[in-house]
Amino acid sequence: MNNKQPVYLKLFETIAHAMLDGKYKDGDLLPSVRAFANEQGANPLTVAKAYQLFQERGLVTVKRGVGLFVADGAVQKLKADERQNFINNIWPDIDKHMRRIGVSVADLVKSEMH
Amino acid sequence: MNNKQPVYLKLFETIAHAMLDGKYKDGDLLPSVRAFANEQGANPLTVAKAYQLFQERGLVTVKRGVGLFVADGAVQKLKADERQNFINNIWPDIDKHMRRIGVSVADLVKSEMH
DNA sequence: CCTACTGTATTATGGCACTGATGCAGCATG
DNA sequence: CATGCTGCATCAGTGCCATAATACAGTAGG
Repeated sequence: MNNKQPVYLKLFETIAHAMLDGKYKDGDLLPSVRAFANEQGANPLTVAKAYQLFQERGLVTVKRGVGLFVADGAVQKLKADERQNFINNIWPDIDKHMRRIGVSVADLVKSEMH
Repeated sequence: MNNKQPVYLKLFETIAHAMLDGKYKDGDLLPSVRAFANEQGANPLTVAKAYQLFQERGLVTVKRGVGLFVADGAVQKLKADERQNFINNIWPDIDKHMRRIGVSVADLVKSEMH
């Protein structure tokens, strides 16, 4: 599987999932770099690199010396962006792969029923 | 996207797709390491590394000095393995992600209609 | 037999991404 | 102002990947 995913991307996903699941809302203070690093058993710089991805996407506002806060409308924006990316970029490839190996959507719906 | 995929894995996929699409059938001779390398603009050893993956999965039989042949039942086996892997390992993660970002299967079927 | 083609093993090298240790800069609080 | 927290920049180490130059082993065909 894709278990070789870099740590900083895993951390990014962890935070993103928390935001999408409603654990962090707009204006909330995210865990500090060191605190989150200690909690996850990772290096502070690796966490910082993950947080930097949120900055580049305008999802957090940085208050140096204080911490990182979830930006206004960030949760909704994140969700919308992920939807766009999934539908336009990810799903087409999945669809191609499914056709190739002979798996239909109906098969998948069926496999969820147990 | 996952465009950073190593070359040898891309080559593996290229061959696998060709097999699944019926371009190479059981008993067929695969392109030689050097020929395929030249055709794809890759290094012969990188191609060899890709071919080695097929060996490890028992999908090709090696005739040293002659070439690599698609093993008996390899195409069907490959397809079955890919189906298994997709349904058991890949799809559950996709499903989780879809639920998180609020995308349903119905949305995707609709997006294919244009 | 000899040539030309197969796959493969060896070793070395450069590049790149990930990770890690240290130190510095900014802010809040008592 | 001093302490302790923030984020962040710089530098070095590590491992995987790709490439390269050879060299070797096996086979088919003239």
